[in-house]
Amino acid sequence: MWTLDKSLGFLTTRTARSLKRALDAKLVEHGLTATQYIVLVRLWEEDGIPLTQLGELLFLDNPTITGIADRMERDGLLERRRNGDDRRVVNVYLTKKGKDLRRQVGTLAEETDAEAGEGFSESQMNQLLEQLNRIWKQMNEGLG
Amino acid sequence: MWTLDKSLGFLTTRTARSLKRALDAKLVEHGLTATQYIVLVRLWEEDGIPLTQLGELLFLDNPTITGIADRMERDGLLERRRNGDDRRVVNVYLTKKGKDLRRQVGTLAEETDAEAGEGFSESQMNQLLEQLNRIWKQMNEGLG
DNA sequence: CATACTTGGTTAGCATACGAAATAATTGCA
DNA sequence: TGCAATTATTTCGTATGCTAACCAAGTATG
Repeated sequence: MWTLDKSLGFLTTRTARSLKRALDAKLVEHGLTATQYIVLVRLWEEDGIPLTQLGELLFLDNPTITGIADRMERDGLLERRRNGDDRRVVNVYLTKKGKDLRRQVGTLAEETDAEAGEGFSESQMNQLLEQLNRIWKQMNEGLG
Repeated sequence: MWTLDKSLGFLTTRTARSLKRALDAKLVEHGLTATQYIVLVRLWEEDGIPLTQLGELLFLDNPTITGIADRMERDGLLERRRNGDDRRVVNVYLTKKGKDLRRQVGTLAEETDAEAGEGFSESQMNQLLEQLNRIWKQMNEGLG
C-alpha cells in the first residue's frame, strides 16, 4: 500500500530540504542563501550569460530568477547589463565581490554533498545521481 | 571535478521540484497545493493530531505548518481545536469537506510517483527510496 | 507557593517559487 | 515599410519555508 513514507515525491522533497538547510547553515555567515550560492557556482563556471538562460540552467522560472538576481544585485554580487545586439536580453555579470567570494565559499556545497553521502560508495552515489537525473528528465521531456 | 550537474544537493532539489510541479498541476483544479495535499494524506491516515506533531511528521517547522493550517482552515478543509488536557496544544481535525476530498484526489500523489518512476524496477525504486531515507536520516541524526 | 525554565503555537520579516498578465524590444511577413 | 506575432524580462499575487522574537500554559525547583 502507498504511504507517505514510501512516496518518491515526499522523500525527495524531504531530502532536498535537509540538504538545503545544511548548506544554508554554512552560508549564513557569508550573507548567502543556498539558491544564491548555486547562481554563483554557475556564474563562476561561465560569466555574462542571459538571465533567462541562467534560470533554465538552474531549473528556475523567469519570475524566480528575476527576484534572486534583484537581491544579489542589491547585495553587490552581480550586475545586469543590457545586451547590445538584442536589447531585450539582460546579461548577468559577477562583480569583483561576487568573484572573490569563490575563495571563501567555493567548496561549501561540495562539502555538504560529501557529508550527506558519507558511507556511500562512489558507484552507489553515481547510481543515485543517475537515477535522480533520469526521473527529472522523464518528468520534463518534451519541454526543452 | 565537482560541478552542479553532479551535485547531490542540486539534483535532489531539481527532482523534488519537478515532482512538486507535476502534483501541483493535477491538484490545481481541486484548489489544493502539493503541500496541502500531504497534510491531507497524513490526516486521512490519522485525524486529530497536535499541530506541531503534524509538522514534525512532514518535516515542516512550526511557523510553516501554522501558515499552511491557516490557509487550509480558511478554505474549510480542517479545524483547530484546543486540547482540553493541555491547553497549549492545538489538535487538527479534518472537516467533512477535507475528508470527502479523499475520494476525488486520494490517489494523485501515488499516480505522480508512478509516472516519475516509470521504467524503474520495483527493487530499483525501493533502493532509491532507501537511499533518500538514509541521507535524510544522516543529515538529521541527533535532532529527534 | 513563587520563580525559573520549557514547550506549543503564533507573528513578523525575509527569501524562494510558481502562474498569469504586462512591458519592451525584435522579428516576420504581407 | 508597417504592423502582427514572438521573445526576454518584469510585475503582481499567492504559497511555502526559514529564523527570531514572542505569548501563554505547563513543569520543576527552591
